[in-house]
Order: sequence, then C-alpha cells, then structure tokens
Amino acid sequence: MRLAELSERSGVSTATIKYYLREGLLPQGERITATKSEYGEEHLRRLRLVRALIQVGRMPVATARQVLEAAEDESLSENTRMGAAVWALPHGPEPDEGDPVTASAREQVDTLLERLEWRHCQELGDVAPAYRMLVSAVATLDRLGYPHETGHLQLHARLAAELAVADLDLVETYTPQERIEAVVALTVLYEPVLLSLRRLAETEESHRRFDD
Amino acid sequence: MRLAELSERSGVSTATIKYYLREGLLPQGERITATKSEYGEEHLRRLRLVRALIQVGRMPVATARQVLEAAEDESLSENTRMGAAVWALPHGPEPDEGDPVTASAREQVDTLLERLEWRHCQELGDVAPAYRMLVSAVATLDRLGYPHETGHLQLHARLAAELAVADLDLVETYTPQERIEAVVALTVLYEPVLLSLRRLAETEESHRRFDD
DNA sequence: TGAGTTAGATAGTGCCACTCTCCAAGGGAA
DNA sequence: TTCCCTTGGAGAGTGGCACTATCTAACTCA
Repeated sequence: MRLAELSERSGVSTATIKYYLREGLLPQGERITATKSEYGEEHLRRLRLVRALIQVGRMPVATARQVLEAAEDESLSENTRMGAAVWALPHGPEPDEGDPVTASAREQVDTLLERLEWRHCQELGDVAPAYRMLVSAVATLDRLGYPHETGHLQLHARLAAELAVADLDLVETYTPQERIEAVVALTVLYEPVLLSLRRLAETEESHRRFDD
Repeated sequence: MRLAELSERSGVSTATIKYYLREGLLPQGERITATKSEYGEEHLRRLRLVRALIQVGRMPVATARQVLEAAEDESLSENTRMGAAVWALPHGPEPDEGDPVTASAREQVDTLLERLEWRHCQELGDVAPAYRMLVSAVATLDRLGYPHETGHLQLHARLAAELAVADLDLVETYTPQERIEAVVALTVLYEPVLLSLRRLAETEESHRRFDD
C-alpha cells in the first residue's frame, strides 16, 4: 500500500503521517524507488496504535515515541522492555518535594503499601513513576482538605488489585512478542473505560439516592 | 490579604493570578480603592482548586471555567448544578459517528448497561459525556483488535459501581453547599489516585507472576 | 517625597501538534 | 513521448494554549 492508501484507511492525513515518520513514531516503509515506498498492514496497525496513544491516551508525541522505543529495544529482555515502556507513560506533575504536605502524603502512601503488603512496590518506592503520581495526587487532596486516609485509599487499592489480576490474565493470553504492545495498549486504553464507567456509575448511584 | 500574599501562600505567580482573574476562574477580590483589593481565605482555597483541576486533572483553562461556572449557577437547583458541572469535565475525543466500528461499540455499551440494569444511564444514553467517552474508548480497543466483550467490561463496571457507592457515601458527609465542589474535586482528584494504584497493582502482580 | 504595590490592559513568548509549500524524481495515461 | 499526478524529503509556517512581560495611572506607606 502507498502513502495515500495508508492515509485513507487510517483516516490520518498524509502530512501528519509524514510528520510521524520524521518523528520516528512510525517505521519507514519499504523503499521501492527514490520516490516510492510500500507500507504494509503492520504500518496501518502501528499508525492506529500511535493515534490511540495520542488521542485517547492524551499523550504528547515525544512521550509516545519514548514508549514505543522502549517497547522495541532489542537490547533489553522482555520484562525490562515492558517495565520501561510502562514507566515512560505520562504520569502528571511531579510531587513538590519542598512541601511538608508532600512529605505527609508520602508517609500516607508508604503506610498503604505496607498494609497491602505490596513488597515489590515498597522496594521500588520513589523510583516508580506511578508511586510519585500517587504521592502527588494525595498531596493535592490534602491541600484542598479532602479525605485521603489509608483506610479510604485501601478500597481503591483493593479494586485496583482486582483489575490488575484480570489485566494480567488477559495479557497472558498473548505470545511474549505481542505481550509488550498489549500491556501498553491495554494500560492506556482501559483507563478511559474505567474512568467513564466510574462517572456513569456515579450518575446512576446519585440518581438512586437523590432524584427519587 | 493582598495579591502578593495570595501569590506567596498559593505558590502561583501574581501574573498568573491576574490571568485567572481575567479569565473568570477566580472571583475578584473586595475592592478597597481603585488600585487595591482584599482577598480572603476563600480566594486561596479557590485558587488551589483551580490549580488542582488544571495541573492534576490536566484540564484546559476554558473547561475549568465552565465547570466552576456550572457549579455556581444560582439559577439551577443543586442537583442540576452538580450534573452540569460533572458533564463539563473533560472527556476525550468524541466517537467517530461515520464509522461502523463506533456503531458496534455503541451496541456493546448498550448491552452492558442493559445487563447492569443501569436504567438511568440507559435513559440518558448518548447525552451523557461519559457514555460517549466509553463508546469512543471501546471503539478504539476494537480497532486495535483488543478484547472488549460485555463480560470483560462487566468486571470494570462492577468495580466502578463499588467506587461510586463509596464516593457517594463520602459526598453525603458534606453539607449541600459544599457538596457540589466536593463532587467535582473528588471526581477529578481520585482519578489519578485510581490510575496510579492500578499501575502499581499491575507492577506488583506482574512481579509475582513473571519475576520469581 | 519617593520607592514600592496594585489594577487593568495589551502585547509577547515558548511549546506543541500539526500543516503547508517546494523541489526533484518517478510513473501512468493519452 | 509528453503531461500531470504522486511521492519522499526538508524546512518554514500556523493556530491554539497557558502563561509572562511590559506599561500606565493610581495609590500607600515609610
């Protein structure tokens, strides 16, 4: 397939495809002549993944490139690649280290991990982007005076653990090669699913309680 | 307190505070003279909320204004205001209506709502932004060939329902006046909490399964 | 009295995700 | 063979956004 067809089938303009090629988000097609390249189904698939990461996952182009680069780094083992790709996902503002509220949020999070017995996360601690994201979010709740006790976070953590089991079950149905892309795609694409279901569930529950 | 103190206590530059005042995100202070205004604790609190919505909730300034405007529209009942504020929250790209994949995603979502017996959401259907967000996310999963059967979504929905019950329990501890801001703040600020916990739980579960 | 602060207005900045324009090189149809 | 369309490649331009800087006139306080 040539550029025009790739554009038509993906719904992405040729100009934007060229931009992604330049930025290294999409591998070059197979060069036929100096002015012609052939693209395959894998290019179409990759292009759709890139668009999903950027539009649904609201990810900056540079971040998407880093994620995909990490996912394909042949010099790393599969486990390492998977970790690197997930760690490169966007994770919001870094916690403000100078702030005492951040320090207390960190304690809160550490207590939570202790109670949950998430030993691996405890070992990783501050290194994991998701840990810092959590600290930052808890600190913000604190600053606004909204509750964030360990007990309350524990409910969310328990549900997150249930999700993780289901997600990993699903990931295990893929071959090791497919697995890395699957983890990235499922992590990113199930986030809006979960958030929209939460909002819908809140609408429903709110209606039951207040609107009758 | 004057502008300089508001700036210092919030950590937001005076230039940015002026910008927020202009954009209507922050109410004007009480005018003392032509060149001096007095700001109170409620300004500080509001400023912190605005920053949280924009930085943690990754919300555009214009969206934050709409959310806050809706939350404070005296012409509406409390229930309507709450609904309007939550509906103004960002919800990603709209589903591509021309696409057959979107149509099948919509069926999928409708089946889910039917099975869950979320009657209120069924009635609202396409009008609810969260519904369209879900359709769009499911369509994207479909396009990339990742699973999104009703059964699989149901697990997420069940957990979302549990969250909604806990969230609404919490909301009920607030007075009706505080409630609207509480719903907005808790909806937005618990999203990163949930997402980071999911990623941490996946890390932990992945370690248990593959790294031992 | 003069240095500093403030409200208010306007213009400018830096980043980002495209988007446009050109050029030289093919390639397909008349 | 000629003419027009498409392509790869590269660079410049665009529009939106969230600030940020500058300026002026009014006012305050030491």
